[in-house]
Amino acid sequence: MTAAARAYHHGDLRNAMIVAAAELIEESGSLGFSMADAARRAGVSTAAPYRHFRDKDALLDAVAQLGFLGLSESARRVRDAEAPGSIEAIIAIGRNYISYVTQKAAFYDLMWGDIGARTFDAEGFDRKAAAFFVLVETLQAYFEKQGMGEVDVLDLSIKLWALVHGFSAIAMSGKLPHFHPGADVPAMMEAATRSFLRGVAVEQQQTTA
Amino acid sequence: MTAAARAYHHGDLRNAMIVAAAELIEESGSLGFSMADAARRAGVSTAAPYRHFRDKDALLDAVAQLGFLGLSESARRVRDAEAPGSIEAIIAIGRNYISYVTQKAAFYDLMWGDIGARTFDAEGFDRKAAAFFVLVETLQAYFEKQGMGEVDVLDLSIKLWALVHGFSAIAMSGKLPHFHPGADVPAMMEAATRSFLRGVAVEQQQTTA
DNA sequence: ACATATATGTTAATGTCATTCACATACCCT
DNA sequence: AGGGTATGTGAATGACATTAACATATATGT
Repeated sequence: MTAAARAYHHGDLRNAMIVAAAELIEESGSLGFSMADAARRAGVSTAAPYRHFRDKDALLDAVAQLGFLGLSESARRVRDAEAPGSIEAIIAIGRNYISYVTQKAAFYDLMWGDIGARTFDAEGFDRKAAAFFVLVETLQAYFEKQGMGEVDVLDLSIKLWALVHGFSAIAMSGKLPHFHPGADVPAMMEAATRSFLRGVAVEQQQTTA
Repeated sequence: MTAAARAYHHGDLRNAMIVAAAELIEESGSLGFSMADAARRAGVSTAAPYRHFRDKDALLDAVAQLGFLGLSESARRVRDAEAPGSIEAIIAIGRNYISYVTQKAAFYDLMWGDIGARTFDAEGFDRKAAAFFVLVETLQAYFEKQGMGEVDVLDLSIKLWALVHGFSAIAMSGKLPHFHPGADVPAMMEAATRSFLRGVAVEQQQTTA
């Protein structure tokens, strides 16, 4: 490829746009994001991106895909750093979730906002839901080790997901200091997770007894 | 006021704009909402609303205020329909939260999105946080009735808030059926709340014993 | 090699929006 | 009545999303 060729044909505009969009959203939030800005950052005309993305939402969806991928990969990583079947493995996934969406605030909106929801179709399901299944596996291992193989792991996974997600939302909204100055969100999530699992264990004992 | 007067001076444009905005957001979501649309619905020029709202965000914030007000009022109402100090009163608040934000999806984004967070200043705190304090009161009554007056009610309120909010977010995203077809979100929230409170009670017994 | 189809860019529209400015009209107080 | 203030209007401005018509590079088949 000649220099002139590179000047005209970008060569990898699709990825360049995703990177530019991710950067811009990281800097200024997903609300004010504009296709034109991203195109400028990628060094192309404002019309060029439309060769690669149907519209703005399609680009944002691609950025969200990156977010889902990073989330599931980091979940697996922190989980595998703990003892298999330990409660610490479960908590590590929760801490990672909070830290991931808090630091990558940009992705959060995309994952949970209108766009994320709208594009959550059967096709992209596996990629987007991968992180959830890491949690399911981990809970499964935990309950088996506890001799509680008969619990409904999927049901409990959703409940824990809700709990952790709720803490993330609260942390991200920035509202918590108003209610509880000096609150430590990850620590509260960990304590709540332990309380919840303890309650589940007690209920399970009562059922089988 | 003459008919001509009414034709020129709207008379109550501020409120009319809030209503129009709420309706439009109800119909088409907060993402595509435009000031111009709301002005058209209110029957005025696109510039008129700027006499009453600094900018679009100020209007959306006013709409969000309505949402917070409705939430705390309904929370109090459903709570008062249950026996004071009962676990059912706590659960009623949770069910109301889920149902409120699910049905008024419009408000949800405003309350939890960028706009809601940005405008959550000290000044409007009491109005916006009223619903949370209904929960705190209710938990306080519950633990006193349980003879557990020494628990940290504020801490537990935030944990329950996170749990309920997480279920709401999951319910609203529309993703749950992908993971758990036929799942009943309020029922799961109720079960999770009971498990959590049971775990807290057990931990409390162990501490004091 | 070469011609040509295809992919990927550009520039120049169009229509919408948020916001502001200069101007017009109604309301209120004395 | 008359002047000040509140609230509207219409016309600008500048950004944006998206599309259309056109240009150039790349790939492919002969």
